[in-house]
Amino acid sequence: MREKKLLDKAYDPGPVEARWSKFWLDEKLFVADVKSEKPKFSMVLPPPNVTGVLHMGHALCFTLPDIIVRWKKMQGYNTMWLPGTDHASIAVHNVIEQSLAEKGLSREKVGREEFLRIAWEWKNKYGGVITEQLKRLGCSLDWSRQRFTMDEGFSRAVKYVFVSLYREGLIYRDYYLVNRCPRCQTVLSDIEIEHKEVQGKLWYIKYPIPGTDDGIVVATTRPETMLGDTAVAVHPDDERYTKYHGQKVLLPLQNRLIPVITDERVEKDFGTGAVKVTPAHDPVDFDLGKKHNLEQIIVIDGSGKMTEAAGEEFKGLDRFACREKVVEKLKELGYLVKVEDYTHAVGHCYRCKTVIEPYLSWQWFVKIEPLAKEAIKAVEDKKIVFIPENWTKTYFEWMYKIHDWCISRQLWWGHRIPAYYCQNCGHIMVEMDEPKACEKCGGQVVQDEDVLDTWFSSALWPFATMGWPDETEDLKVFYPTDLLATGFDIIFFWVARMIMMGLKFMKDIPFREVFINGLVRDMKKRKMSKSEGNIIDPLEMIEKYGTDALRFTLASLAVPGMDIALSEERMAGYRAFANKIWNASRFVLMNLSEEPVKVDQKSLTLPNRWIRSRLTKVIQQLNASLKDYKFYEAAETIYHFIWHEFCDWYIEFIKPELRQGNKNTQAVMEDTLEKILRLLHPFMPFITEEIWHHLPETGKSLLNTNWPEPQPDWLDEEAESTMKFLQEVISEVRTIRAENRLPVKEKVNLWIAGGEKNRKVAEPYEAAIQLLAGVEKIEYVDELPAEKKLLKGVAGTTEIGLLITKSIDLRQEKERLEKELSKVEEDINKLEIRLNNPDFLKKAPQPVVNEHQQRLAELKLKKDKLEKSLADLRQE
RNA sequence: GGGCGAUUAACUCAGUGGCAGAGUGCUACCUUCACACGGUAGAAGUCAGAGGUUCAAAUCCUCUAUCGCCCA
Repeated sequence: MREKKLLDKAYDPGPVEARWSKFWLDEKLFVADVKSEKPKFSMVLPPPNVTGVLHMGHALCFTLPDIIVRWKKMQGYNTMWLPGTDHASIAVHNVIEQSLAEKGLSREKVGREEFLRIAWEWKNKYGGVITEQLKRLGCSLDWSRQRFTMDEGFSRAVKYVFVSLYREGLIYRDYYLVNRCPRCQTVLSDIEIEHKEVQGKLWYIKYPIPGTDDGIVVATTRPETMLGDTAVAVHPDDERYTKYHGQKVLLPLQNRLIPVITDERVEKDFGTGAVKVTPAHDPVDFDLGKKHNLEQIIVIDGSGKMTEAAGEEFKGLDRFACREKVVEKLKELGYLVKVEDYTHAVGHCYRCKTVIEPYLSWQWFVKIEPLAKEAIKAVEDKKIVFIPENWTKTYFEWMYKIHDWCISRQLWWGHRIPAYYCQNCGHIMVEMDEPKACEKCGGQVVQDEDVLDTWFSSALWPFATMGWPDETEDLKVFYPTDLLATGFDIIFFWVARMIMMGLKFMKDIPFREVFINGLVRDMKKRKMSKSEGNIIDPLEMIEKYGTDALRFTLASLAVPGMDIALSEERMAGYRAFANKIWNASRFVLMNLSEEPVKVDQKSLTLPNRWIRSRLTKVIQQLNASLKDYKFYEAAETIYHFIWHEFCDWYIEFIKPELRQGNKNTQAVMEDTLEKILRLLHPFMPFITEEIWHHLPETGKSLLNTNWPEPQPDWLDEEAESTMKFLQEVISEVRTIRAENRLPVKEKVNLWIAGGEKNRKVAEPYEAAIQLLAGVEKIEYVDELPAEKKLLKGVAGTTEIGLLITKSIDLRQEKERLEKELSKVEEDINKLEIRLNNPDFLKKAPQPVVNEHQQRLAELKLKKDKLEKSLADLRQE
C-alpha cells in the first residue's frame, strides 16, 4: 500500500512558497559544483542597485533566465547563476547626503571618512532588501557565490584594471568639457545624459561693432553664457558676413572686444547665421575654441552658479536666474533684438533630471577606440549574438561613433581612483598601493579625490565576480558565461562595456548570447513610474496571486523584442491556472492505485495512447521554444496542454476506466501528471514542487529530476485521429443540446451514422461518450433515418442524431442548421474558386493541392448531410 | 534629421507565403461526486490604408497615415 497524501480543495501559494524557497536554499540546490563532470551552463545576474527594491523590470529580467537555468539543470547541466549587487555610486551617495541634510549636516561637514562609514553602515543595513526579495521570486541563484561590486576582491580587480589600462595608455587625464549635474555635484558620461525636448526661447542679441551703429546679431538659447563669450563665429562662405571677417565686436555687458572668426561648422540656417562662441560652456564652442585658440572663460561653476568672471553684477546667481537678469539687462540697453519660441533638446541628468551643465575640468577618461574595435569584431564574427538579433544593429550604431569614456566622478561612495599627485612637483603616479612619497622628488603625495563611474566596475562583473585577477577554478570552469539576460536600456552602459573589458582582460568574450527582454509597461503601454502612479509592484502581485502566477504571466507575455503590457487580470488568469493544476492533481491523487504500477505500453486504451502521443509532441515543442527563448510560446504550449488536453479531455475521458479500476490507466495518469510537473517546473517552481512531493515514490526535489525526453514510440497518429473523431461527436452533441436548450440532465439517445466502421471506433468508449455528452443509449446505423424525429448534426463528416422525447421548438434547430450550412457553403465557394484556377493546379505544390481537394470533398459531404437534415426538418 | 519597432476580435497579444488564432472580457445555460480560481456552448475580424509581386499575401516589396522607443 502506498501512502496517499491528498491536497486541499484550493491552492494557497503563500505557505507553499515560503516552505520550498527555504528548502531549496537550505539544501543548497542552486549551488554549483566546480568539480562536476557535467557540461556547465553559467550566467551572471545583472546586479541590481544595492539601493534598489524589486520592481517589475527585475521580476521579468530574472524570471526569464530562471526558466532557462532550471530547464538546463534538469537537462543535466552543471548550472551556475551568480548573484550580487552593484554599489550604485550616485544613488547611494544621494541617499546618504539626503539623510545628512535632514540632520542639518553635509558631506563636507562630516568629512570623507565619516561619510563612508555611514554609507557602509547603510549598505549593510538596507543593501540586503533586494536580495531577500529576489529569493521570493524563486530564482535559482547560487548565493554561495554572491558578490558586491565594492567588496574587497572586486575592489582589487577594479584597481588592477585601472592601473593596467593607465600603463598601457588607455586611461588618461585631460582638461576637458564634460557633462556635470549641478545637483548631484558630479560629472557624468555622455550616455548618462537624457536628451529631452524642451520648449525654450531663441534670443537674438546684437554685438555692436565699436565706433559704428552696425553690429552682428547672434541667436542663442542660453543668453547667460554670453558673459563667457570669446568670439563670434560665422560660416566662411556666408556673404552676409564677409565684410566682418577679421573684425572685432563688442561683447555687451562685459564690454570686452571679441573677434569674429569663420568656421565651416557654423550652420548658416540657424538663427542669423552668426553664433556666439563660449568655449568653456558649450561642446561645439569648446572644439571651436581649441581650433581657433580662444580663451576659455568659466562663468558658471560646478553648482550652476555664476562665477567671479561673470562680473560683479551676476556673480553668485543661479544660472537660470542669471539668464533672466542678462536678458533684462540686454533689453534695457537695447541689445536684445527679438525673442522667438524655440523647441530644442536639452540634456538632463539620468538620475535626478536636473539640466546638465557643460563643465570644463580635469577628468579621467578611457580611450575607448582600441577596446571598441575588438568588441565590434566579436559581434561581427558572431562570437556573441544578440537575441532578438536586431539589437545587434543598435549595438553597432553606438560602437561605431563611440566617444572616450569619462570615468571620474566627484563622489565619495565608490572605487577611489588609484592616482596619486605629488604635492611638490605635480608628478602623477597610478599604483595598486599608495606610494609613500613621490618617485621623482620624494615629495608628499595625495590621492585623487574622485571615484570611478559605477559602470567601470560593473564592466568587470562576469569575471571579477569569479575571483579575477586570480586564476580561480570558477573562472576556468564557468567563464565565459553562456547567456546574459538584461534590458535594452543598458546595452551601452553595461553590455558593450563588459564585452570590451572581457576581451581585454580575459582575452575572451564574457558571454555567448545576450537575451534582451522588453520593458514592462502598464496596460496603456506607459512606462511604469512612481510619478505616474502606475506601478504594479511585483511583491504585491506575489501576495495577491502567488509567485508562480506572476512568473507565468511574465513568461507568457515575453515575446522577444516586444515590450510587455502588464495587467492584473492576466495574473488572475494564471492564478486560476495554478488552481486548475492543483485540482487536476487532486483528482489524480484521489484516484491513484493502491499499489505501485508500471505502465504497460502494449495494452493502452485510446485516451492513454492519445495523451502520451500528445505529451511527446508537447515536449518537443517546449524544447524548440525554449531553445529560441520564445517564452510566450512555451508558456502557451504547456498551458494549453494541461488545461485543454489533460484536464478537459484526458481526465474526463478516463473517468469510466478509473471506475472500473483500470490499473494501466491509473499508471499512465500518474506518469503523465509527474511528467507535466517536470515540464511546468521551470515556469512554476513552487506549486509543481509542492504537488510532486504529494506523489508517492518521489525524491528530494523536482529540480533534481530529469527533463522528460520525447518518446518517438509514443507518437500515435491513429490514436490522435480517433480521439479527434470522438471529440467531434461529443462536441456536436453538446452543441445541438445547447442550441436547443436541452440541459445535460435530460438524457438523450445518440444515433451515429457510418455503420460498422464507426461502431468499431466508438463502442469501446461508449461510457465516456455517455458521460461527456449526457447520452443514454447509442445506436449505430448506416444512415440516419429520415422519418425519425431526430435532431441532426455533422461531426467531422459523420452524421449524428439526437433522439429526444419531449417536443421542442424546431425553428431554433432549423436556424442552427441553416447557419452552419451557409458557413460550409462559403468555405466551399472559396475552395472551388481556387481549385478551378488552372494556374493554382499547375504551380502550387502537389501536397497543397491535395490538401485543398480533400478539404473540399469533406466540406461537400458535410454540406449534403446538412441539406438532408434541413429537408427532413421541413417535412415535419 | 538618422535608426528601430508597432498597427490583427471589445482589451492584451501570437501568427514569415497555403483553413485568421490564444488569453481575458462578453452572451446563454449548468452549483454534475478534481476544480465556480469551475464546466458547456456561442457571438465577435475591412489583419491601419493604397498600390505592387505571386497560382496564392496578415505574412514579401513600395508608398501613406498614426503611435512608441533610441540616437543626434
